[in-house]
Amino acid sequence: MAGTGRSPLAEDVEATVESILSEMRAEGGRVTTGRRAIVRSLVAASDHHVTADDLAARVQADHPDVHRSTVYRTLDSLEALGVLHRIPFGVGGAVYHLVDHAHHHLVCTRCGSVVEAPAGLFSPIAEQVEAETGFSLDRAHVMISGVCAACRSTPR
Amino acid sequence: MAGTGRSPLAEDVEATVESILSEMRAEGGRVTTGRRAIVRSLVAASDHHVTADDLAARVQADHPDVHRSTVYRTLDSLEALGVLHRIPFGVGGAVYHLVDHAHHHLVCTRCGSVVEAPAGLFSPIAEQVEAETGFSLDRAHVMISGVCAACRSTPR
DNA sequence: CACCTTACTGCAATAGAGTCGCACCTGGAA
DNA sequence: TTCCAGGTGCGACTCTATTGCAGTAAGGTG
Repeated sequence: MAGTGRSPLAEDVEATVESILSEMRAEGGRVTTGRRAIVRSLVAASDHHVTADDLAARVQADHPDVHRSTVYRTLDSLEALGVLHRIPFGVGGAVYHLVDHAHHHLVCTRCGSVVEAPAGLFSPIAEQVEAETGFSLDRAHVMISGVCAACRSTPR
Repeated sequence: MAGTGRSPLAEDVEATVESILSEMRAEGGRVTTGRRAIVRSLVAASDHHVTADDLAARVQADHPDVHRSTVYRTLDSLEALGVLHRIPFGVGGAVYHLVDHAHHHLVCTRCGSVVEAPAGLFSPIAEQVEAETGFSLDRAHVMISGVCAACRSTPR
């Protein structure tokens, strides 16, 4: 659609974007140019994690007038809507990804990279933890720290 | 000693403090009044988690001339020494605790509180994850997000 | 005990992530 | 077309944490 050559899945992307926007509208939200651009960038980047800053940069490449705070606010809305997950951790701010791409997050404490682990891995333990501590693990949103393969092979 | 009435374990606290300070000295570090105060506060608070800010406030109650940056730098040194764990997460900055009090951390994504889970809980899974992804979980330093019991009983 | 090296400290400026108030704009229903 | 509530841009601000620099003092040596 009049766009620059995006990935071959451009049509799928647009379909997903519109579906998310419909959800927003259904909840009484409004669909604006900025929101559409933000959601599109999010969907286009669904194969990896993005930071708010990263996302703002992508959006502003096409829409320079979309403000940083708008990105944060839209991200908040999407999270409240339940279609987006925010993974907060200390190094370089939070990263985001759509929930339809659910998995666990292994966050490297050395380089800050996020490795994905198969969802469902922690289900048995989740029950045990919940019984013992009352703490309910979000099974689609587990974040665990450790050291990634790359950093392990590095002396320090 | 000569101090305000601390907990009944004051002697144990002092012993632990001196032991940690000895380690610092053994590594070529120096023991200063500020560092001693910081380590003491850390040991005294070993039954729960403290933030850097929290710790700075405690230290400054007795030693007003100990600067915030000194707290951060000392915390860094202790972490490098391997006697302190830093648990970074998005809400309200990182929290710290001594390694001899090892356990897993369940971080509530709503209120930011940190609940402890028994260490060793994730050992079986750690092996599986390591085999599949090459990611090595730090078994004494696992941080998992979810919703705590208190927040679960809250409507929103 | 005096001396000397250098680790540590206080201070202040700075950086980065995220939030907020406010006035203006606009989506979309009537 | 009109209207109004939700969304936006802007900028100032908060909060956590880091850093450069000059001065201070720990603690080993003679």
